[in-house]
Amino acid sequence: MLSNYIEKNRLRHTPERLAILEKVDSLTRHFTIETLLAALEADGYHVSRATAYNTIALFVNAGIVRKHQFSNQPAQYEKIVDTARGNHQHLVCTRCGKVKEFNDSSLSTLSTLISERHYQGFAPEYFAVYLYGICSACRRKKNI
Amino acid sequence: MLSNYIEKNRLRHTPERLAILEKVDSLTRHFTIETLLAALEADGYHVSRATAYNTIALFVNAGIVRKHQFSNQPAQYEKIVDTARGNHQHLVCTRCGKVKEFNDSSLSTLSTLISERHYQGFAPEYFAVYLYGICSACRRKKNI
DNA sequence: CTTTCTGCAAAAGCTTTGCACTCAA
DNA sequence: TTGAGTGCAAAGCTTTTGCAGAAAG
Repeated sequence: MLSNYIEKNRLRHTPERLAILEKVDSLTRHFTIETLLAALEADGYHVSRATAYNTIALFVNAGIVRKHQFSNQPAQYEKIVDTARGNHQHLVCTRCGKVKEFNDSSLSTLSTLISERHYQGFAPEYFAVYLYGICSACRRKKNI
Repeated sequence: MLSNYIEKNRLRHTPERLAILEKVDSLTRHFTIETLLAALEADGYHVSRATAYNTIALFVNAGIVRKHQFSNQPAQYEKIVDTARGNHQHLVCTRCGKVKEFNDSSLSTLSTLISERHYQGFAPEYFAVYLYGICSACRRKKNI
């Protein structure tokens, strides 16, 4: 919850933070700072790039949003829906860069298991699984 | 193998490609373009940035090197040691950004299994597992 | 000889930063 | 009132690109 986080860290409630929170919440797919700004702009609500970056970073720290970065594309974000921070499985298209979530129960049970182990003094916090390949759309297009 | 790839694609054997190949092969840890260039420079061998980027991209396509990108740090690379392209498990420190390989057999067997499935028309090629947390060094330093 | 590769420097693209102004508390 | 937050533009960094010259085949 954002309010919790804001109060715990003695930050401020601002209209920008609220507007961005609502917009993020309404987005069902992955988004970038650019698409987020465009979506806000489409609502006639202007937010500066700096604020967008700041706010999304804040959301990432608050556990509201997750950040992905593939190759050197712009960072992609998604709101976190599942309760646990882990349990986070993605299909990444190596051709067009699109990211989709998927869930394979055998993976999610294993991931919780693994997270509890320690490797060479490494203290795991969360777990990410990426399955790279060609998405259905790109497969239809055959060779780009 | 590089020679195979070069001949198959009608590319050229150049001293730069050979030098970079040897250097990559000698590096046991993950590296960036910058550390790679520095390492070559330390040997008194100068390669331009453009060539380094080109060559490493070529190596990635040839399956010699794997690329990682976390947050917006510079891309990290590693030579591929295991035969299969998948089976690729990493510990990523959320504090210092360091990446370490690890292997958990239960994971590797599962990953091969998963890679054979299809999800929503998505054709998996390889599999990556990232375990995020705090590395032992950062844990010793406590709070940065 | 032809065509690919290299090197340099400039350009591009995403993200961060500096600074003055605004506004939440 | 005061310090955190915002906006703008400039700066920063990694990576890519354009082009001329070098050299592999």
